[in-house]
Amino acid sequence: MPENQLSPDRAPRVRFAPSPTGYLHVGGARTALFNWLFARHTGGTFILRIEDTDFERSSEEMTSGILEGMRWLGLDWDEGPFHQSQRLDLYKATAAKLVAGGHAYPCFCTREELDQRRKDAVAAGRPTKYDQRCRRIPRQTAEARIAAGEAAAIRFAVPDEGSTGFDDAVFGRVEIQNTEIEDFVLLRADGVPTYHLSVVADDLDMGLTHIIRGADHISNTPKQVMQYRALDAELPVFAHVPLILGPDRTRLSKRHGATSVTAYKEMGILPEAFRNFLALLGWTPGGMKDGNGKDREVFSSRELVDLFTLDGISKSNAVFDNDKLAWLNSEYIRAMPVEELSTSLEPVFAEAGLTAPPGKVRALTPLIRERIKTLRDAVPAADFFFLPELAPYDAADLIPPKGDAALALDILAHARELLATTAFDHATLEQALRAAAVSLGIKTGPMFQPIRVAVCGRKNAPPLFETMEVLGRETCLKRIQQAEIRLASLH
RNA sequence: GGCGCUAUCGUCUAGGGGUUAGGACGUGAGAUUCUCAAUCUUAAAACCCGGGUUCGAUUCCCGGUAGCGCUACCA
Repeated sequence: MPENQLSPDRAPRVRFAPSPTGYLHVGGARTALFNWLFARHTGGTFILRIEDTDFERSSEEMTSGILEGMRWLGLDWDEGPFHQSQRLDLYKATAAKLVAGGHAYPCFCTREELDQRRKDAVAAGRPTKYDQRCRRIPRQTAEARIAAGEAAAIRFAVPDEGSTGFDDAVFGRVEIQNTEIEDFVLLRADGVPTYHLSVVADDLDMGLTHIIRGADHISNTPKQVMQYRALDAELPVFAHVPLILGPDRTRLSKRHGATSVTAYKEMGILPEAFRNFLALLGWTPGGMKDGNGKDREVFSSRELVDLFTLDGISKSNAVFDNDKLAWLNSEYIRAMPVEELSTSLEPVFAEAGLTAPPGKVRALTPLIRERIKTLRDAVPAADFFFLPELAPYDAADLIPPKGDAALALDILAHARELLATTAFDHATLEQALRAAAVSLGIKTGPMFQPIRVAVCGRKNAPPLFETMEVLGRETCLKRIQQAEIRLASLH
């Protein structure tokens, strides 16, 4: 057990600390989600901190994009967003403390010198670790040089012997020989902290109790543990979360297509579904069966919060499965009240340039609900409801299997006559057209195909009669007439 | 290269010293239906390899292999 173990009775405080050098990607989103779930489950505090000390690569747009992604996912934070770029004094003070305590020292080596030495080391097959030359400069000499205006970075003096480790809540004991770690830079020569310093200073200053973050940080954690010790501070609980990989098993990146949370939003993924999916990627709720011996896959946010614990987190990396996401999303779409779904669909259609009188979207929503996996799918699924003119289709599709153009023409003619007079509700339409099939002596399958193609412009479409009802008499008749003309031209 | 971590169906995973190794997504087949979808039934599909420990290892230990991560005055 580490000597500095956090008092177990402290109210949990966790954070999500993205660096605004890119959009909120799925890996970050899941880390944020786990922190959020943990905070909500324990009644703790969720803090948002923007790690923007890399001025070159950080930007305001990225920051607002990240916040937008968080809001979309419903991950509300209790404190922040804090910006590291505005907390530089804290880091300088922390570095000074470390220097005063003999745990860090100024380093006058320039970037160029270091690069050169590293190159030489590689060429000679030697380890590339920093050679600690500035560590040997007497303190007074160093102070004099600084006073004379010489620029210096601050490096941590890593102990030459022993090992440093910590007990990870997910991975268990992780330990590394101190000789494996070089004297890393805490503060750059320009006074800006590196990640290693700023995380520790902030995590300490913000009173964090649990550090839940990606497993890519596991190897660097000992560097942070050393600082906690040097600062005589209590260690938080570290919980590293396995990484999310692309289908090719490499770390998910832009190469794999959509990786930003915003992209999924635009695709028509519902935030609840995305959250559900992300939660199940690398975490399994304990002891939840659906009563049939089947594990559940669909969890409400409430359930996720209730069930979330650190020990359900798995240790191995997970491949992001778009198919499963789509399936989960379709589950959520089908569970949605029609009213609500229809409201969500309005802007999707509008964006695609599909406009319709009020009530139209509400009317067609139940017809496509089971046929779409994303909101975006609604556009190709329902475009014919909006289009004044059907997109061109193959006239041969009008002909039922084992039939000919004459049969199709016959069917359409019958249909046209019927539609001109019957009440235009789906029940009546169905009754009338079924009766027509009987009188024509053909089965309903072949009977309805020409009509469906004529009316929808395609062979696969939502249920015919409901569709016709929504389309209205006029449109249906017009489209059937057009189909007859096309058929005639086939001869 | 060095160091660290990980390893159950194609994918996400459950499980655990003796099991028909369970579920979900996806895939195949069938049923149902006006097409598609949905739904139901069903099938194929996994314990990385080698040594131990043990009466017995997929499970525990060691080694190998593979994958991933870290190895910056990036985060």
